[in-house]
Amino acid sequence: MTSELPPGLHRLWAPEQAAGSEPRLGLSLRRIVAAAIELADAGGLDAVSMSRVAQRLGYTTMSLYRHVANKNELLVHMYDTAWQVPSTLDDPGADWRTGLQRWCTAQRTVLREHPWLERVRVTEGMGTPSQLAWLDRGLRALAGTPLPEREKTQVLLMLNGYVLWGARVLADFTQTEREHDDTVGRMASGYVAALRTLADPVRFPALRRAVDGGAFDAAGAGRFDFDTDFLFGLDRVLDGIERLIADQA
Amino acid sequence: MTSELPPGLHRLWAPEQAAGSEPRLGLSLRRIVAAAIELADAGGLDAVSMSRVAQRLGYTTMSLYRHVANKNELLVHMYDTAWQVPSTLDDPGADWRTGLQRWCTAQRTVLREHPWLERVRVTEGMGTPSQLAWLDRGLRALAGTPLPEREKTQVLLMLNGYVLWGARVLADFTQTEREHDDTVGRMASGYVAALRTLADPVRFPALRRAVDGGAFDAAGAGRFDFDTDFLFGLDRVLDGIERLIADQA
DNA sequence: TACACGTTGTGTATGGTATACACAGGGTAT
DNA sequence: ATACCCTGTGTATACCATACACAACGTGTA
Repeated sequence: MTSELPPGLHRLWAPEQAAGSEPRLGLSLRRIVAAAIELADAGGLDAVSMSRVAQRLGYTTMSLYRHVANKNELLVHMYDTAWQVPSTLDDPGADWRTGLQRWCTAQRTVLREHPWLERVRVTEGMGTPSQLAWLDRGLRALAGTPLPEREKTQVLLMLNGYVLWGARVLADFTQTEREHDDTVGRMASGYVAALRTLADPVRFPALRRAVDGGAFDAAGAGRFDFDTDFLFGLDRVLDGIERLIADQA
Repeated sequence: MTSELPPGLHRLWAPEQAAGSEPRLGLSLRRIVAAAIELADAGGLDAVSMSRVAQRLGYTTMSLYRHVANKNELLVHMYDTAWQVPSTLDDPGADWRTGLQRWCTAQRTVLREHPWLERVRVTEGMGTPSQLAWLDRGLRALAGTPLPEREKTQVLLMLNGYVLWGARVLADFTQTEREHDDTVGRMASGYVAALRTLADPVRFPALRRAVDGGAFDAAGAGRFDFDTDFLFGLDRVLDGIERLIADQA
């Protein structure tokens, strides 16, 4: 049965049946993963190297390979450990729309704690316990709708993608700001200032109109407001889903 | 005026006024960028290293640094060169919805030729000529709508994110398949097979229902159909935008 | 008690990456 | 003729993942 799982998945589902086998001292997969997550939370995924993880634990680089086949396996375990459904996501009697809204913002909350999660290849997460838990929670939110199961999963994948892309954008911005030692608002206003001079009315007439129409005034003044934009876009997507559900009924 | 642009942008906008300054032989920025793009198209962004680019051109690694400040600058130039608005995107008299539909599918077409574009940090593309061109084209499609300029850009950013996320997913899958020497459909069916055994009815009741309801039958049979899913999701997002426009009027 | 073996951690070596820096050759301007 | 700049080269540094041989130690068996 479960013996024909893809290789990486085995070790992720195993600890559930063989719990409490944590050695009292020495290295262990869990300790390695915890140290790697701490490094990633503090300095991004690039801060996670085998030598740095080992150093933080007081061991040598190669010692990690006694507990992890390679760095990618470590990454998958980091992913599954950090990408947990928070216990606050317990809302039995909500309508599908607020359910999905909470589902998305809960994901966004986790991604704010672990921004590096967005950088893990989507294929690595497939079939992990955390992934299945999120999927199940989303499906529960849609349980009362007349959508066929196939479309429910499509909707959830779309929403998950929307959240992850938002995390990607946020991570790229903070990373760039970190590299340039920038005050938070500087990059935004610098970009808008450049935009104002570059928006040639002949070559980019519509863009010129947008600039003059104040499309970038808020960003030009200070910081991009990612949270507001996130919720705005989410409402649009949810409107689209609402239409799908309405047409189905 | 343009002298207060961010440093990297200068060299991107310069060639427009100083064109035809291509040296007859020897290295040049354009040649380096072209070689790097060829490498990236063939083997992904990881295939682009300074030494490999130089080797392909018949020069030494360090010679590139006479024309490019660092690898990131090369990346930005690759981005702007590859991320061009195709000439086929010329539709004067279309309504906003088909205009945006074509805008998105045109982006998807470019991303299929250069899948690595999705991996470039979004902040690197800000203010590049290609970026402004895409933005202008999107704004033209929305020109006839009553949306305020600010919301037009939000809508375009959201759609662009949707397309890029789709490219990300596609790239992750093809990359994983390449690593595993997998036949295209194998990974999909393997994942679904695992899902069937892992969807515990107690822990994941909604997921169990989805599996039994045939939500994953298509994927389990063979390959994920990314194009169909892409268009399905796009229609949902466009429905949401339609609602926004309708409420505005 | 003695010995073999498996587990776990270490040290070294290989080949890859970006890039800092000193140098060399050739063309051009003075 | 000389000075200088532009372009390309070679070397060195500091990372990175990881293959491989070895050592220490605990445990089961003879």
